[in-house]
Amino acid sequence: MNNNLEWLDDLNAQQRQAVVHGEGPLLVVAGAGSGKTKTLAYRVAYLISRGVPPERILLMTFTRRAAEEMIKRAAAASDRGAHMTSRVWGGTFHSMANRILRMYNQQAGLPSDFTVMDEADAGDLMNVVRHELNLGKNDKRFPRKGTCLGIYSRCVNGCEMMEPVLTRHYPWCLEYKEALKTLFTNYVIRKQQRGVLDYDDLLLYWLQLLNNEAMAREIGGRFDHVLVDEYQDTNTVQAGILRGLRRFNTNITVVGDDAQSIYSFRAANVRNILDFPQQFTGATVITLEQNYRSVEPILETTNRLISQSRERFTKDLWSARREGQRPKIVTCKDEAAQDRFVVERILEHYEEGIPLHKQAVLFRAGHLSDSLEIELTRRNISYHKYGGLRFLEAAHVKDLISFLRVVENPSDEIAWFRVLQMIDGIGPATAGKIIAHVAKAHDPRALKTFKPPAAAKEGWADLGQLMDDLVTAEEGNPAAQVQRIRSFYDDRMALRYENAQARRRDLEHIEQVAARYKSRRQLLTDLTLDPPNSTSDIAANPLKDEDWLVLSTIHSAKGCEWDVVYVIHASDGCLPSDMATDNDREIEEELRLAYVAMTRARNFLYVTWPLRYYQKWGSYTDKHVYSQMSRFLSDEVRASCEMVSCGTSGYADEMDQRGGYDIVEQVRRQISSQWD
DNA sequence: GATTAAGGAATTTTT
DNA sequence: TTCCTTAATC
Repeated sequence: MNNNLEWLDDLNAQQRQAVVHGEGPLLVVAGAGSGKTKTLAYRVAYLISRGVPPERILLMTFTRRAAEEMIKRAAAASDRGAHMTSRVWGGTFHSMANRILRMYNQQAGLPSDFTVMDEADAGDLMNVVRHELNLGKNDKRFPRKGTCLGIYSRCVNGCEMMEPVLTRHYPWCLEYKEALKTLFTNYVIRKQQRGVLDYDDLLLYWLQLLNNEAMAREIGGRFDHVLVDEYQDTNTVQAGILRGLRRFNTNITVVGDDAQSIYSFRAANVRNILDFPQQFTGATVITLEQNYRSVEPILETTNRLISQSRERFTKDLWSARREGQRPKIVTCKDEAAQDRFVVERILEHYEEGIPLHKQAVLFRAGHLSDSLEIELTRRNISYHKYGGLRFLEAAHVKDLISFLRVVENPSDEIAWFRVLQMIDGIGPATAGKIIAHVAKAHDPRALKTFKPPAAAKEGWADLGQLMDDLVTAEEGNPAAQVQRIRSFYDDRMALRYENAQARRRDLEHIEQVAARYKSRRQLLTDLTLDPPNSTSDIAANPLKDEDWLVLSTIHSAKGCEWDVVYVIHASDGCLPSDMATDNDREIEEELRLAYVAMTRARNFLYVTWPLRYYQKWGSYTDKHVYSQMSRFLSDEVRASCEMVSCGTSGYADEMDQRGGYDIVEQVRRQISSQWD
């Protein structure tokens, strides 16, 4: 045991108190930039140094990257090596659920080779069931697959009945309540038949296991300590899992900030963190209020911003970093001016010595960076984009993965469907028959005993051969299997889709990723549960030391920080998003989102918005629209910032400088917009 | 039963 | 606009 605790000296009093907390529940309310990651990492290191076996520590975070980062810091903090910390159980709720369910699949009533569907697959399966039940056949207004899945997911994750969920979030679907119930019942049965789980099932099965006392004793008994990061973004099922895990041992540490709760669309419930002291009696509550990240003027602005929130539980943060420039709110003539402003500032800061990867551009929705990306490419500035449309959603990538999935779980019908559609002469109807046949045998080689339609003769033999090869392939070498699949698929892919060259590169990337794995199952699990969230994550690392700018959705920026942050499209309609202004609760969450974005900045913060922007599908024809500054940039917030304009001219410019353009400019805009 | 053409709807954030 | 569903044709 290591009794030298000098390494705890670089913590402040509250952080230290949290780190050395003994037995029993602990809630750490950690404001933005208050050293939350550090505290949690040090606590892990501390527990290990006190003799807790690392494999008896469960550390749950929001992303796998966050877990890895924390474990790395834990190893660096103490003199305990990585060989100790790497034994910690660390990852997302979903990946931990997967791990547990692989161990206790029998008790959970799951086949040992169950596969996990991503959201798109779940939607497809929902659609299959929907059609089989003839729902929406004579009624075009029956909710679409995405909506159905959304309703289902909200009920499951929020542990709520249909009625309140429909009333609150989907009032236009209320009349379909009974039909939806039937649909969901059949959807659940179908998943069980096929041995597939959706994301929600991972949590749900885990929770159900824990509801059994013996299992709660068994699973909870594996862990001496449970630690949870970003607790404000957990949902009711996750809170239930934690209660189940801690029925016979109350060592639990949760860390979070109610002001940064931004996942209610995934049924996250702020009440989890607010009610923690009631849920876990005798909980110690520690608040971290010193901000180490941002300079004082930025903190002043973000404090003013969040003070507009109705319900607020944490206190104002303070910073010892007194120097620094005030945030700039930049009114741009149009999107092009915004792009130009941002790029010029990026290059200026770069010249001053701030590398690109210490600068980030943040936005509400993935597509809001489209025009900036074109500008960056034109100017040869390399960037990584996080969030938005993801790599695994691309059709060709899904195709490739489907091959692996049918070998892993021959009953996985959604995967089979994709695979079979690639053969000319096989359509939905034949595919359905084949799937029933193969699922019955639970062996992909059963293709051989199915008599294909004459039109499909050609591809059929090839596919059969492929399945043979994959089933007999070397188990520990998924990269070889991917290569074999590509020999079958590459040409078909090229015939099917545009952009074959770029897509082929993606497939090569997957092969490289596969090379890092020793089992197909693990590869598949990681691809669905911890998907690479930037295309560049996938690439091997030849360009590792190259510098790149970060572009990210605000959601994906959670937990990160940069020297310079640009929040773009800070106009009403984008932030808050038009899609989320139906009620006060949604608007509050958008405000917290703006707060998360702006608190990512260490030294420089720019908030920009274009007066006019292009609305692509607003009304059939492309059209630009005049917008207004985000309602969150109130008088108080603006008073703490420097107001700048870019590309505007004349009268509007002058009014901008005085911060009083609103009325005049609005009238002018209204009048001219009529003729646009 | 597969393929293609025409018509209709929608538009965020992510494990 | 694009994506997705449905209806008509092969």
